[in-house]
Amino acid sequence: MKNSRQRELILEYAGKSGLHPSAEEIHEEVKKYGIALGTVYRNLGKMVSEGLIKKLEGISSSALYDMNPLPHYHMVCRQCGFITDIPESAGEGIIEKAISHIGAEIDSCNIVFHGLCKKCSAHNKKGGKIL
Amino acid sequence: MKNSRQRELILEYAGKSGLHPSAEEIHEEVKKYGIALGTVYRNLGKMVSEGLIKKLEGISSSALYDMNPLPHYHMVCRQCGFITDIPESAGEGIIEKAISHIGAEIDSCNIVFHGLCKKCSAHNKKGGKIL
DNA sequence: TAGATTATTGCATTCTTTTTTCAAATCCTT
DNA sequence: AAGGATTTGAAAAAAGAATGCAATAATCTA
Repeated sequence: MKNSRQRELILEYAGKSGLHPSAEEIHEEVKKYGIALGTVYRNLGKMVSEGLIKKLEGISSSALYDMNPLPHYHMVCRQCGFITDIPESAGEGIIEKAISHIGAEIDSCNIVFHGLCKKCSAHNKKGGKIL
Repeated sequence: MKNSRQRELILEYAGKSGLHPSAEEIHEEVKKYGIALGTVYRNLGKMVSEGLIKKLEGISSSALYDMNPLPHYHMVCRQCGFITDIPESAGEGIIEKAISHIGAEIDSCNIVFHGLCKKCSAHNKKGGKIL
């Protein structure tokens, strides 16, 4: 993969810690440098296929991109939609358990948790609301 | 929700045991009765919003529909793409574990396993190949 | 059961997200 | 700096999904 100013800018924004931006959101940030949406998609696709980043499908209506290619899970806040990373250790033993339940060859899994992010949780308690 | 011949046909095909068809696949089957693709989408959407069926996003590039609205998980075969249901019990304790790991309020999760379905597993062994 | 009422349908269109096309620009090697 | 390979921007196309509308079908009411 050849370097390009565009790819650097895309990585720079997309990689801001904790973010899981969509292609649109990334484009929103980098279009001020004249970077086209197609270029954003192309670069993200290339980075995904080289294992530099990961694509998260099924969380939002559009694909989200995760700058952390190491195994981990996610939690989606049911109130604000924010995505929190969950360490891989939270799923320890799940594969073995599933194998013992169905006797098939399972080698990995993807988990999406649903709950309340810290911010919404704190906010709700402060307001006296329990949702 | 009012009855309709179309919805019955859609349910009938989509509900064939073990299937997790996409809207396109369902339409492919029912269009011989003159049912339009838009009608398939509308009906699926309605059934999902009434909790009769579930929509599976994140497995395929297009949404798949699951006739079993009760909680359970799925395994996608890495060889043939077939989707196998995995009982909810396979994920027992995962929520509690995740909570203890990150201290957030988590109330549900969706798990997609990846592995080999029984058919592919048997086929590979017969052929002497280990993939 | 006739007529009114309401929901659903088919078709075509629209919308959203993603991919592709292609000439021009950029990057890298030498 | 030249040359070939890759990447880009802009626009068009593709793919998946949702929607508006007039016509049709299902249900309700009397």
